[in-house]
Amino acid sequence: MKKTLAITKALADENRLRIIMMVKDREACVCQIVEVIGNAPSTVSKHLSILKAAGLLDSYKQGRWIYYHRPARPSTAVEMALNFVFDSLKDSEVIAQDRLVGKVVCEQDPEELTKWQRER
Amino acid sequence: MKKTLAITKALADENRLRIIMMVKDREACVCQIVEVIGNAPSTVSKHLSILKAAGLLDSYKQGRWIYYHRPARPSTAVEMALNFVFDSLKDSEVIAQDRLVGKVVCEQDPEELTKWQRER
DNA sequence: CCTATATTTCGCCACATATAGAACTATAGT
DNA sequence: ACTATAGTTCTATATGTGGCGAAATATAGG
Repeated sequence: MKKTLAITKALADENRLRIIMMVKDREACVCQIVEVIGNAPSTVSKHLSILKAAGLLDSYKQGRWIYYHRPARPSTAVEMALNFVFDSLKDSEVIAQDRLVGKVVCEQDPEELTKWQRER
Repeated sequence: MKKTLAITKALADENRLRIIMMVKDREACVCQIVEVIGNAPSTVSKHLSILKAAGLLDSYKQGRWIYYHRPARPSTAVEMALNFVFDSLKDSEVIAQDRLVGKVVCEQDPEELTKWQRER
């Protein structure tokens, strides 16, 4: 029950669903996710830790950047939950918009992106 | 996104997951669900309305009693969500306990059960 | 029509949680 | 070693949500 609830509670937030969809087909570092979601870095970081604790996301560190991505070997429960989210949101307007922004943001070097973020 | 969030928020509560599992294989009226979950009738009623609004449960009225059950024709999203819950909780200890109590409670007439509930 | 009662709705309270900003940690580059 | 900085953790706050009891609603049975 505890693991199941960790998953369902993690999914019960719009911004966390957006993050899941954002890293469905490509990894992204925190600064890129921040740019798409539009929350403060501390808020996005909290969302990411909740998603990771539930097993819905995985991450690795590369220099100063931490990349988040779909778990390589998800549990059956996580896999079913993710498939539900992917299918349920495949035609969402919000997600479509995020895809457009995400495409631009994720094609940039984190180096360039953070530089631009600081200058604002 | 709105429909998806209605589903995920509805699933993000232990007692609502218990209710979903309770009516997985048989319908139950509110007084029977109250007996198994252990909340006040008003609380259970709220849970049921949230689950029904998300499409995760359906109901019909029979006299003074209202029976809740799995939706007969769920949307794809609802079906995937329910399958995730069913699979994820199939070995849960809490759910196993509920099954035992539920078996006893649901074999009684609501008439008998409510009489007994009032006398407490 | 009146009473009893199963369920829902309303009003309220306690607790959980999403959010931002400040402080902290760890890493790269000089 | 020092500085800059990406990301996390901590602190505070505002909103959301689960819970109960009381009032309202609707139905059965006389």
